[in-house]
Parts: sequence; structure tokens; C-alpha cells
Amino acid sequence: MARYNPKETEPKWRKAWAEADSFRAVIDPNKPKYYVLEMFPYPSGRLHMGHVRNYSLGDVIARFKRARGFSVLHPMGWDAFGLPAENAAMERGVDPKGWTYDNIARMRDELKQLGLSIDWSREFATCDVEYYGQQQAWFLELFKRGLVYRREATVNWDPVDQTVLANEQVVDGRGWRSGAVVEKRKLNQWFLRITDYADQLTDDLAELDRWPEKVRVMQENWIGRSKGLRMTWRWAQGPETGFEDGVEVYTTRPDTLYGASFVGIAPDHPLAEQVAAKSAEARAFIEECKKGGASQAEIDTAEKKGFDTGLTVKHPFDPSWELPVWIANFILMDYGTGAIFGCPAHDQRDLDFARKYGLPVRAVVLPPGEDAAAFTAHMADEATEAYTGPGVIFNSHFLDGLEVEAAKSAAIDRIEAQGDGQGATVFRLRDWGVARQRGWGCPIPVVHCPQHGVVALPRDQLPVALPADLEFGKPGNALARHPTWKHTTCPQCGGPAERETDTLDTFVDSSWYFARFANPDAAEPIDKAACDYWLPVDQYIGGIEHAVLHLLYARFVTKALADEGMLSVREPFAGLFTQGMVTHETYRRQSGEWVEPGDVELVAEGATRRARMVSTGEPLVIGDVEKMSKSKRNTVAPEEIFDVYGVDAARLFVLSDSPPERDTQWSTSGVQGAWRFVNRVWDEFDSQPAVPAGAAVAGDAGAEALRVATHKLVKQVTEAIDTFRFNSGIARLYEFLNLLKSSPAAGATPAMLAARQEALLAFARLIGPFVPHLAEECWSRIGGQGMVVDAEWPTFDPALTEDAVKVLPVQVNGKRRGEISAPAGAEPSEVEKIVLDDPEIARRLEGLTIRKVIVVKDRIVNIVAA
RNA sequence: GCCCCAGUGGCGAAAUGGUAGACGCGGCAGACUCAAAAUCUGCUUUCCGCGAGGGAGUGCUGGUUCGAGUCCGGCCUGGGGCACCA
Repeated sequence: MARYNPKETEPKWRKAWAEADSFRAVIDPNKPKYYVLEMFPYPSGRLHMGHVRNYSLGDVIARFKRARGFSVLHPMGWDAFGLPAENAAMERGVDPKGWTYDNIARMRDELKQLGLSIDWSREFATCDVEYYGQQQAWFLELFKRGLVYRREATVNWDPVDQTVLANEQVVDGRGWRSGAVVEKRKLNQWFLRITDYADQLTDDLAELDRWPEKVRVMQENWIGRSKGLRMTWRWAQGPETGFEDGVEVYTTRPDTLYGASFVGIAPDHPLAEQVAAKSAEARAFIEECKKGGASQAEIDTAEKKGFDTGLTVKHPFDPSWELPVWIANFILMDYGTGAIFGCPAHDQRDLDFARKYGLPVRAVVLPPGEDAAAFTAHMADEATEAYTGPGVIFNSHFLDGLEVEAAKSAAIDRIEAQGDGQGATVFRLRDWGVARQRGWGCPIPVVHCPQHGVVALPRDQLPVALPADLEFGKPGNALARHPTWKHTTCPQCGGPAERETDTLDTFVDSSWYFARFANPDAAEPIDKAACDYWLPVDQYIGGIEHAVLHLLYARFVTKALADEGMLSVREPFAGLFTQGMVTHETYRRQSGEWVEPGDVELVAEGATRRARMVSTGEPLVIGDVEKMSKSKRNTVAPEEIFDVYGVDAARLFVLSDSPPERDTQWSTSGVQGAWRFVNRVWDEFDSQPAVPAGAAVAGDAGAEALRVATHKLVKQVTEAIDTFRFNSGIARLYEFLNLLKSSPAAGATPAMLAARQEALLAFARLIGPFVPHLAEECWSRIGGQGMVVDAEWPTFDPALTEDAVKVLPVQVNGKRRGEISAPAGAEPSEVEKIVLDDPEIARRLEGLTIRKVIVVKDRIVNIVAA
């Protein structure tokens, strides 16, 4: 049998596609469009198995849609700014720009080797000045609209690297790279007003019906919209300077206002600071609160602590009722108003606090079935658990008898009528801090003028390009310490001014790249006409780790740009698919050192499964299956796999092994299985002789049966791809190949050869999305017209996929006891007769009385008998 | 603590409420070979039985149904997200 040689065929077909320019995306108003996009890679320099999986998944969709008559856009680019390049620069003294572009060149070659159906003419990197210059242009449009602002904010500061760190880059209070204890520092920071869009970002999630539920829920939680009441508690004893009106609190439970027993403010609330100015005790308490760590474990175990300020406020519904104002350590300044009213009976934290300081606990929500007096007493005297469930309001004057939700509205109405507050929506989402004190990023295109303050550059002074001679050898912002770059003139007065030296967060770079792909050469940031054709992205594919970050930022920027009139769509990604990771077993030496799979030999399987280190012969400990990572040394290099088995086998394995949303475990035997399939397919095509003239399928039972099987296969594979069940689709292909093998070409009748030819022509096209090179080679071997890549997707005749005679299992009392054959669509009475006439079934029913016969048309028969 | 997802052979996994375990991996047996590799064929949930055949079986438990891996209730385990968010 001739062995398939991917080293020869794979480059050959890639060249053929490139020469035919097969994957150029063209705006064709006569065709439906389809935009497939995988999250673009960071150019680390090395392709890993996660990339292979991600881009193979997208390529299946792109090739499939193309064959189905869509005009497909499937582009590729590089998310190329960011820290790794600066770190490489610092560690190895290389230039980040050169390092990045070298990496891009290497990864481009590797990606091209994958045989992806990508329109490479649209490629760009976010560090191309042509790209980030356009980014500066739209950034300034948002600036003009007030969506960009600058304010002082508390940030994580790494004193060794001398830069701000994102929250994710702080691990256990230390900088992830330097290991230095991170300081809180107040800095002037640039923000994008994402909170202006918090409502829309929440509401529009409902439209995203082709997004995983999980991601929508995560975004909803992250934005954290809550509806409640913002209200002021008037002073009983006061007023305090600057707080003449009283203390403003936010609550989601206005229905429990009659259960109030104190007002609480955050330790860093301005009022608390004012109190501290007059009281050493208060000062000491606030200091103590600051010491408490911010780590999760510390928060979980932290005791509720408070300080009575001595100030008192009046209850909004009863001016004679005075309540104390406490400073409490569990109140957060950056949520709501930084102040609350405490209702211990119906909030666990408030209850803990009240018990500690002997504050009253007044039940105002009566749980269903509870006795009012008994419950009131129980809550007041002994309860340690707050009641947060549904019920009817009591002990609450005008609110008595209302259900919780009705009481909320009634309380809000009353507060509003009194002029003490207003119904309000509060979000957990904070504005997006986008400034980074980093040289390798997109410069923020403004200048600081001593006369005019922050001045946006006019359009004709863009792009603000990075200087070529940045010095990255030491920590800190290379842009800020560049000797000349920042010195410029003010566009308003012409006087001397300094450029902003902060650069934009790389998540800004990736928040609009999908729109730039519609026309990467446009003179404007966005070619609206091109976007009107291509956007939204029909299928976006990437990892779940971006569920809130990138995917939320991109949605926000899309909405902001739409409001700017630059885009027509308000959501960038109509469909989202989050693929699983590629994992591998881990291996360790007795010494604890990780050992890479290439140096591991597995001895025996099953319970006696053991691993041995090839280079030293020592036994190894087999560890958990984990995401492939350098630190655990459990990676497998794609290029080595390509070299041995070819690209198609590697693609086939990652697509066939597990459903795409689930993690998949890489295994050598698995890719060997895929490689076997590749060879078996090739053998089948290679052994197919020319079909004799005049050979016809019709009239030959065997050939007709094969034709039926072929049509069923087309139906199944088409449906599997449509529903992202690639592993199932590939299983059908394996099955069909087994069927072909069972009636080989050798010795076949002319009719059978004709049926085989039909089957093979369909098969070559069906495997195209998964193993594109093999598909072309097979297609060409049996005389297919042109290339598979230009061939239409095969169709099926529904009449042929429905069997004329159905085999129906027959159950007796739910247990399978035999089967019968019945014409398709046979009426229940007809089927029942066949069943009862069947001797085997009759034997089963001996001694039993038939109570009922259930016939499900074309599916199953169940006889209930006793 | 709250929310979401998952639990099926030795392993990865299939199954519009209708024959559980397709397909692949691994394993066993056989063919080819001097031999091995590669390849091909068959078997491979488990228990009883020489066999025909029969019993049990989709984390546990209860329910709905003629019929439940699938639907509903309670629980267990694993994974993920959020979290002093008022």
C-alpha cells in the first residue's frame, strides 16, 4: 500500500492555494457574507498546541462556509504591544520592536504551515504605526465626546519596575515579575468611561443568543447592576462641615427601612476622615482598618469592627427616632456612596456587627408561616442568622402587609416625595483605567501645556509615533526618559509643551481590530462601508479567559464608535465560541523536577501504568493532566508533530478527540490514530480505478446501498459542523471509511465502482475543512474538477436519507426483547399486527396478558404486559 | 456564602425522552513476516452460562413517564465564575 507523504503534498497544496489567491475576501453583494475570526495571537515567537486547536477550529468553519457559498472573511493579525517584549529587552538587551517583528515572522511561517484559509493580504500588527495611529484618531474622538478623562486614582505601583501594575499582575501583594511588595499610590490616570455604557452592556447581553450562557452570566456579574435607592439621612446632631445635608447612603433594601439600627460609613469615607481630624481614637481605628490585608483569606476571616462617631441622624419616616453613625471596616468606599444604613435582622454583616456592639435587631420581613410576635422576639434576642428571604413586611407602619418588592417601590416613592433621595441604579463596574507607564505601547496622543493643560493633538499631527531609539535596558518608562521625544509645542498656543508619556493598555489595541480587518488600509480608522458588509463577526473563537476583559472592552468600544457614527453595529461578535485548552499529563522526577514528555517512556497501561525517564532510566511520578505550559514542561511542540505526521494529522487529532468547548488531552497514540486515518483515506482513493464507461449505480442493490450511505453521511457531517460537533462529524467519516473498506475496489462490479466514485467525490469535499491538504490530494487523484477549495459543498437527497423499511426494536415492559421490520411511516395498528404476529415476540409474551401496545412511528414498540 | 457547568467502559467520548457505550485510543487473539515494525481481520461495560441466552449497569437518592444518561426534587464529588457589592 502506498504510504501518504504529507511532506510532499502539504506544501504543494499550500502553494496552489496561494497562487490561486483562494482565500482573498471579496465584498460580493450577491452573496451572503460570513466573518470568522479567532482571537489574534500575541507574537511570543512560538506556535503552541493551543494555537493549533484555536485556528483549526476557525478554519473548519471558514472552509465550510466558503464551500456553502458564503463570501468569507477570515483574517489574521498580531496583538503585538505589551510587556513580554519589554521584559525580553530588559533581560537580553534586545530591541522590543525588532524582537516582536522577528517573532511575528517566525509565527507567521508556522501558522501558514497549518494550511489555514486566511486572507493574508489583510494582516497587520497592533504595533504597526499605521494601526496605532488610527487608534489614536478614534481615541481623540472619544476624548472630544468626554468618554476619556483623567483623574487621580489609587493604583498598584511596583517600586522596583517603576510602573503601574494591573490587578492581575499583583500576586499575593507582590509584583509578579520583580517580587517587590506593591504599593498603593495615587497617580493621575487616564480612564475610558465604560460605566456610561453599563446599562447597555447589560441589556444587550440578551441579544447575544449565540454566546455561551456562561460568558453572558460572567459579564452580567462583572458589570453588577443593582437597583435600589440613594437617600440622605438628615442630621439629628450636626451638621458636619461639608455634609450639611446629612449622610448619603445606597441601599437595595428600602423595604427594610423600619429595621434600621445604625448608619455606617467606610473608614476612608471623607466624613470619617473629618471625624478623625478631631479624634485620636477615630484616627487609631481608621489606621487599624487600613492594616487589614486585602487578600481573600483575610477578608473571609476578618471580624466586623466599628467605631461610634457620636454623630446621630434622624430616621426618614420618624424624625423623633435617632440613630448612631458608625465607621465600620466592612463598608467599601468605592461601591455605592461608601455608606449604608444597617438593618441587622435582614443582612448578615449588619447582624454580626449589631451583635458585637449591642445594637438593636428589628425584624421587619415576616417569613411565610412564622408567627409575628415569636419571630420578632427571636430576631431581637437570639438570632445569629439574618433572614434574607421573601415575606410580608411588618413592624413597619405604612409598609405593613406589602410583599418585599411592593414595599421597595412604596418606600422609594415616599423617600422621593419627601425629597430625601431617589431610586438609583448602581454598578460594580468601574471605569477602565487605560494608561500604562510603558514604552512599548500606543502613545496617548495629547500634550500637557503649562497654559492650556491637557490638549488633544489635531488630526493632522497624528500619528504620534514611538521614537526608534527607545532605551529599554532598565526598569520604568522608556518613553518618559527619552531625551527629546516628549518635548513639543502646544497646538493651541504654540508654546513649549510636553507629550503625554503614558501609553494605552494593550486591551485597547484589541478592542477594535476586528473592525480594522474589514479594510486595514483605510485612511480613516474604520472603513464604514466595508464594515457595513462584513460586521458583525459571525463567529468569534477564543479562550474563556477573555470572558470579561477583552470581550467586554470590545463590546464597549463598538458601542462608543457606533455612537460616534463610525460603525453601524452595536455588538461586535454575533456568535462566540469558547474552546477548551490543550492539556497533557505531567511527569516529575523523585527530586520534584518536571520532565518533558519527549523524555518519558510509558511502561504498561491501566492500573500498572508507569513512566520512566528515557535519558536516565529512573522511574517517574505521573502527575495531573494540566494545561500545557512551560513551567510544568508538559508541552509538545507542534512543529515536531507536523514533521512526523504532517499538519493534517495534527489538525484532525485536535478536532476529533473531544468536543471543541472541552479541554482536550494531547496524546501521542491519539495523533498516531489520526495519522492512521489519513493513510487509510489515501489508500482508499489511491486504489480506486477509473470507472468503466456506462457503469450505473441504479439497479444494483449494493451500489444503491452505498449511495444511500453517502447521502446520509453528507447530511450528518453537514449538521455536525453546523452545530460545532466536529468530533461527532469526524466519527461519521471514520465510520464511512470503514464501510468503504468492507467493499473494496478490487473485484467490485462496475455499478459498485460508480457508487464508490460518487462516495469518494463527496468524501473528499467532506474532509476538506478538517484535513484540507489530504482532501486536495485525494480529489485530484480521482479526477475531481479543479480544487476542493473551490468545489461546492456536497448536497444530499432527503429521500435517500430516509429508509423505506424501518427496523423497530420491540420492548416488553421497557426491556428490549427483539426487533421487527416495518415499512417507513407504517400506522401503529399495522405495526402492532406485525409485532403480535412475530413468533419470537409471541414466545416472550407467553403467560402474560397484554395491557397496552405503544407504537412510536418509525422508532420503537413497547408492549406493556403482566 | 451566592451563581453556573460537569459526573457514562481501562481512557477520550457518542446517544431529537425511544436498542446506552457509535467513533477513536489502549488491550487481547489471529493473518502477513525468518523476525520485528507497519498493515489487515476479529473480540473487548460487567456478572452468570459450554452455548443459546439471561441479570445488572450512565455519581447517590426519590419522582414524572408505557419508556429516563436525557425531564423534575434532594444530596455527593469535581471544575469554573463572583464575593464584606449594602
